[in-house]
Amino acid sequence: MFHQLEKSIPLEIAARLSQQLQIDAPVQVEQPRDPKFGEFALPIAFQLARQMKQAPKAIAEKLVSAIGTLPGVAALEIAGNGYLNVRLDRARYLASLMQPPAEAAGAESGKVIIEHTNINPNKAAHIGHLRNAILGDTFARMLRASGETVEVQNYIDNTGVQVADVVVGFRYLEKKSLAEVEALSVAPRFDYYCWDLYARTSTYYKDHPDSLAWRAEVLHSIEGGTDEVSRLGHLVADAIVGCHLRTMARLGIVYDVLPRESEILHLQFWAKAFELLKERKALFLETEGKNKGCWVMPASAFRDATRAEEEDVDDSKVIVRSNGIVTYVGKDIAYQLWKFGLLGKDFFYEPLAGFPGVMVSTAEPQPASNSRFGGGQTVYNVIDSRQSYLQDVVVAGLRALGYHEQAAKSVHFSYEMVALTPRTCVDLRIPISEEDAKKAYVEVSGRKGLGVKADDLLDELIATAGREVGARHAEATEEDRRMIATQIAVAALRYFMLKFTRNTVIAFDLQEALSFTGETGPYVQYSAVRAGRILTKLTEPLPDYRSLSPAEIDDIAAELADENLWQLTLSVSKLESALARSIASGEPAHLARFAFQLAQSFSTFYENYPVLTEKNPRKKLLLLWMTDYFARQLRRTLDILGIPVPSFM
RNA sequence: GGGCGCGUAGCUCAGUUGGAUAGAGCAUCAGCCUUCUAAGCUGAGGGUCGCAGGUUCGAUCCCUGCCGCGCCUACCA
Repeated sequence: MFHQLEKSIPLEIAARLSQQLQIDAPVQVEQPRDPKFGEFALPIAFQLARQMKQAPKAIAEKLVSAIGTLPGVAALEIAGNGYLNVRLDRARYLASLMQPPAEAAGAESGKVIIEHTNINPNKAAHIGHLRNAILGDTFARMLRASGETVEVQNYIDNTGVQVADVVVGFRYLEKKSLAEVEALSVAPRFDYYCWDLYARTSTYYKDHPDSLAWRAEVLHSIEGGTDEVSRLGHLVADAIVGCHLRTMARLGIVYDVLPRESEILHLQFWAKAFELLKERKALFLETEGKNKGCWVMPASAFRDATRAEEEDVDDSKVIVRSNGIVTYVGKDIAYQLWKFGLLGKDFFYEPLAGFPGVMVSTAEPQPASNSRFGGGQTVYNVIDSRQSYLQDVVVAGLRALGYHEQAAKSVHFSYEMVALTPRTCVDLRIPISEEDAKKAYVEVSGRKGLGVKADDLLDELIATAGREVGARHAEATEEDRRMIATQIAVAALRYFMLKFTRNTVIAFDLQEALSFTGETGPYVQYSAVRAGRILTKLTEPLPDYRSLSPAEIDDIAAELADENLWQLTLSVSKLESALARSIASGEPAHLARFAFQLAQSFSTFYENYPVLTEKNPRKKLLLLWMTDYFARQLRRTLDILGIPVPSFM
């Protein structure tokens, strides 16, 4: 409701200024620093001061008389040195909250595709991957909550170097047969096994550079053939994908479709994209220098063109290597074209065994494959900021093909890495150098096997939450306590990953992440649980506020003369506004912060206004409604953040 | 060298695209459970918004130059 007024009031004022004073200026709206100034502040007089060459205050006076009275607005005041402050009609506002008008169906805009998670299927997921998946999943929920059609894709690089390295480990270091690896792959924690093996293989390469030939050989087999090595690669990748999906499912994160790199290859996606790129002369065959024999994209395509010419260094990007094998970026261009429906090719799809509702790409035509994926109007790629250079190249590919509109709607939803504090490294017995110990944070490394595994972190969070639940609810069943502890752990983890804005490097601190007090997910959950508790304890049924007459609502609204109650009511009604802002800025952190503020507001309400014991019936009607409103808004906000609401805490 | 980003309270971070007296959590200190659950609440202390210029009615925010830090700058991704 607040959001609607936030949009409609400036428009209405702009219309009147245009009509009455022939002033055509965009009317900005702000929230006053001090709530006592009213609900909206308009700095319009300052904007006009220059061109009208008058003092802002004098202008403000003219504006006020020209604007007249506005529906739903109790007063329009001049404050400070020229602010126009809007005070809402509290009774009208309350009526609109208690009896909301039917929502107009949002304009049908095209499908939004969000690609996230995208973990190399060769080892267990770690905290860095969690940031990616939680950001992507939450943003998808935010868009859906605001009425968008969203498709979530998790790209599987099952034919890449990282998978090849684990295959090398199994085949050459451990000399395991396909059958032996198969047995391992169905055992618990296969992803942990591969985590260690991948680190060992990386170390082995370092000590025996000649062994890199194994990687090339395995990579070649995986990309092309159907031999035993290739089957080993698929076995590893498929098993690890299963591990990742199970890990993410613990956090409520699911996917619509898993496009795989193996299908990009077998269905000739790259060949098609290559054709298009060559046709448009977006790529050229380098004939000299370090990139001789490669198909490259000139730097001018994705860098500041004015500079590229004066530099003699060759920083064009290799797309096809001199041995004819395409790079990841090349495949990514093809994939990006497909996402926008521009490639002229599609995958075949089949249900992913063991994961209901999830489809996976396949190269085999399917009898009943009518699932339509891809063809989005806007595409968000949730990828860490270190890959911004490569994302620029991908977008440059679209532009080079003339798809400027799609290039503009191709968003690199970037985020900074998750590093570890030195203290946490010590806690987890992760060896670090003396040099690293002095830094604020230490970067994790999959190749070195350094990092915090997602499942370990979740297990630890659940154990910690379990102790807290046990201390408070000894009477609850073991099963209930376990469930509540899990919900609290999910809240703690999701909120922790969301509270930082995207371009902040998270220095992950275990003790901080394990905290459930202060600005945390569990704090917000606690508010929701308490709000629900009051309603549960209510002996009579909740009044039907929708059927109240205008006079009855006016009567209740008289209680909103209490400034604190009014401010609380206002703050609860700002969810849609916060959601819209959060989407516009591309910062889920803003919605997370709103959730925290909403919970704080509820705590204030809870402390200061005993609901059930309220003697004044009119006031009790308002307090009960507010409790229910708080409960609904807290639940909805948490739902958008992917955080469950426990039945007790 | 070039590109991108960062620098705000002791620590970790917000700051709604240039607006009124710069906020929150943690930590510290002092209080609050016979009352809808204390994972909570109230209060206190804590700031040269990295430095120096500039733009204007107004700058933490925009521009320029410094200083410090991080990431990227592969025929890895």
